[in-house]
Amino acid sequence: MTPNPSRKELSHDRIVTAAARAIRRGGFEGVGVADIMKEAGLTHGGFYAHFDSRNAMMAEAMDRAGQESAARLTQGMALRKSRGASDLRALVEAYLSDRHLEDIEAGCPVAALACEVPRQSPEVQGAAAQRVHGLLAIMGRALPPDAPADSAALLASQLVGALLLARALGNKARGQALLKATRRSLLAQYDRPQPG
Amino acid sequence: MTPNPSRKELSHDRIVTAAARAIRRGGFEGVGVADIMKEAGLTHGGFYAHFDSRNAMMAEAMDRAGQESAARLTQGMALRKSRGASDLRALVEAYLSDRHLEDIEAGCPVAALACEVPRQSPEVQGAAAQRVHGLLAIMGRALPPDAPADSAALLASQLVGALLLARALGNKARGQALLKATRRSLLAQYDRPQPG
DNA sequence: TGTACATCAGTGAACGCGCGTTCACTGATGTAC
DNA sequence: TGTACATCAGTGAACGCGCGTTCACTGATGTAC
Repeated sequence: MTPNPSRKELSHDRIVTAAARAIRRGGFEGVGVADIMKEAGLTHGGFYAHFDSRNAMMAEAMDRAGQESAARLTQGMALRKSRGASDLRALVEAYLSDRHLEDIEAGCPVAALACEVPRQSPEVQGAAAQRVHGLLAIMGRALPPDAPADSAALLASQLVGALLLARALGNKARGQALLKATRRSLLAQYDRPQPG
Repeated sequence: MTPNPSRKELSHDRIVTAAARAIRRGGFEGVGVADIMKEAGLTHGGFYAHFDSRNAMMAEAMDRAGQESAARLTQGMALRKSRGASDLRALVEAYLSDRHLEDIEAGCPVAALACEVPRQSPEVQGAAAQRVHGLLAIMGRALPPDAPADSAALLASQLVGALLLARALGNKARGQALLKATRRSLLAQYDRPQPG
């Protein structure tokens, strides 16, 4: 945000913050303009002074969600690294944490929304593609420098897929068990020497 | 279906078939009762003679989609095995094929719908959980008998995650590249000896 | 510091539209004799 | 085989509702003098 935000900029920011949570909670199609404005302490009529369309807002919200969740992930990793975990272990344990399983609305927007992306407008799809690349970059930074070129894509798939499956089980205990199993085999796999 | 299907049973079947494609194409919230009935060659008024509610129909459609896509996957694997691929390679290459990337509406319903599941009614969530377990069973059958217990969960995560990320990139060429990268590193990983 | 005025963020009623669901009715199917 | 009737799958109009979007208006903010 601008250093000296105007009243309008502050409102805009509140709307986007509310929307970033709302889309992860309810999906792109699950929450309405009026709900988001209400959550931001405004009425729905003012919406189009801030955005060209609902889609434009969702694209901004997707960006915001990515920033928020990346910050949260970095924080979770830092905590685990301070306790002696490697970069990779910190990433795996933070991303596949029980907290991330449950707290969808503050979590990774790619995991929360990936399967809806192919049905979205070009602007939202663009924002989503950025988020996927952001995720790949985070993976790359956590992997050892000598890891094979494609490792980041595989690791991202593993993490996102495991979180999605755990959530899709629709049962907290089973979801946590699946996460735990995935953490175990994932870390075991990366502890073995990487090929050429 | 029943051996001697009545007219109504035939209609029911056409509706569920249409719905199984529709939900994968448009998401649970993306297609309406009227659209599905039209696709089945009927008018929307007759819908509630077949289902208690829209949700009940979606649960049936989820089941059907799972059956269809499992059959298609088995077929794809058989083709690859007939050309000399191992069970595991056949699975990875069939699931992460360019065709599966694009043909969402005939593909794996877990990949198409996973992130919408936490927002669905209990009946739909139940059907979705069944699909996840079905997927895990397929993984288990393709893995070597001495694979560690948690391998199926990890493999399912890898496959579903990769397909979702590739689709979320919103760009065919980039999606295919990500799939290819994932197939490569995945197969390389499983070619190495498994730990204890 | 105080007054007059222009700007502008936000309000709330209204719009058209599509949705899930209901229901009185139609016309075809199939049974009884 | 033919007729009369009951059953039942499917039709299409109608309902209430919530949504995205528009717009005339209000009241607060801030500038000019």
